[in-house]
Amino acid sequence: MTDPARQPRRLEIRQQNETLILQAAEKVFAEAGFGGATMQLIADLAGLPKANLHYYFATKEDLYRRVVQNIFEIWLNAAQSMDDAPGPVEGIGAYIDAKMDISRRHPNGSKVWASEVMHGAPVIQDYLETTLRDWTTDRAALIQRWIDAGQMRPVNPEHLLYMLWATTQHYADFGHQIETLNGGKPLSDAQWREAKDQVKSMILRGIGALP
Amino acid sequence: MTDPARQPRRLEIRQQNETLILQAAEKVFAEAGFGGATMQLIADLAGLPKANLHYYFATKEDLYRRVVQNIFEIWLNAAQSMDDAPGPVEGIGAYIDAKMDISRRHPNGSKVWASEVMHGAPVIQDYLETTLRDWTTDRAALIQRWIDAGQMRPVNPEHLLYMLWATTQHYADFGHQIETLNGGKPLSDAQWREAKDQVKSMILRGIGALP
DNA sequence: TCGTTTCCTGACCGTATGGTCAGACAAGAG
DNA sequence: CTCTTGTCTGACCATACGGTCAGGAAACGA
Repeated sequence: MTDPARQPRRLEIRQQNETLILQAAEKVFAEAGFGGATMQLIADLAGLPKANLHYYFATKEDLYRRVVQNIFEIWLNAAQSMDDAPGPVEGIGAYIDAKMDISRRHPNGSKVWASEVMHGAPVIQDYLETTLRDWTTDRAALIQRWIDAGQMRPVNPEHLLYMLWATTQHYADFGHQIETLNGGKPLSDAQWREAKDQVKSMILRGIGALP
Repeated sequence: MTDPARQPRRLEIRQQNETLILQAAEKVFAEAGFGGATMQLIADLAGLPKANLHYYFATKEDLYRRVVQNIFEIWLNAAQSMDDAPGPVEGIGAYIDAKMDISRRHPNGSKVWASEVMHGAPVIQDYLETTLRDWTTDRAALIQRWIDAGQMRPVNPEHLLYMLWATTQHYADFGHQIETLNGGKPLSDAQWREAKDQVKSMILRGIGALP
């Protein structure tokens, strides 16, 4: 007969349930915050008994940490779109594209991250001080090289990065506000395309990479 | 003798305690979120017994609503810097100045607002649909007039507003991340000035209001 | 001074929450 | 089949939370 799952049954169950829980947790943490989220709510959304959650994740904080790490990794991967680019138009353009896509596809992850940072990064402070700091230093150097090569105006690379993060993540974190101002409807495909174009156009011209 | 308080004693006490509680509440809500904040924590920070808080504010949600309304009004007032400006350089420049100053002086209020919107605006949805929507429509029209007058490039006014909000508020909402990337130290006066200049420069050039 | 209103607070209550645990059950190994 | 290991869960517990309340203290008006 068919053999849809090549893995051993146990591993399959484990992975499936962990994913189920993580997805539910991301949504609940995004909508209620860490303090407002309850294990019962996450359990109900995942369709599992609460005790089962504690079998896979010892504490609420463990579960939360995993959710935060997930979105952070997604962002780090997207950042590679910036490298290997011949100049700011392609590099920063691609980065904006990638981050806007993530804002659309993972709005909850973005919100959880924002919430975590706003509360002083109690559980991912070490990531900020190591991975993120290194990443930022490297990209700032990359931008500086573009500046030195005359491919864009001399701007402060760090503040440019802040602007990139702020603008792209705003479409996820403040999606509800944008939706309300959009007549209560989520942005359509065309509107998302326009948002991307507008952001890219304004920023790339703002740094003198486009005429 | 001296008469430091001209008001009747009762009114004075009331105002003083309400302010004390609101300040403490803003900080605790910003640092812990609505769900993570406790009346006991707010009471301790305000130096009052918990029961006293419930004498002035019936419920936790009432207190929270007042905190959110406060920052919203501060922002609305700042927005007037945009009107009566002859063009985008002065208008948007002044708006950025004002919003950056608020980000520096009221970071907690900004965080509470961000948190509220991220969670779907459960208590200020009506503000979004009335006051904020009207405000946005008016300013979008103002920007459109500048575009029609050839004072800036034709951009989508709404997305420009989003970028202004995102970029300026980022310095408050993600202040902890910025501080960490700044070597663990808060931005100095000079750094805040540079941040303002960079934001203004990039955005005003991005919309073609500056060469 | 006396009565009234406002302010204040320790003690208390019902509820909801994160987490535990004993034991049932299923999967794999031999 | 048997034993071991991993998976599952209802019932339970201690704690912490938002909110209440009776009654005392202070301010005020007459």
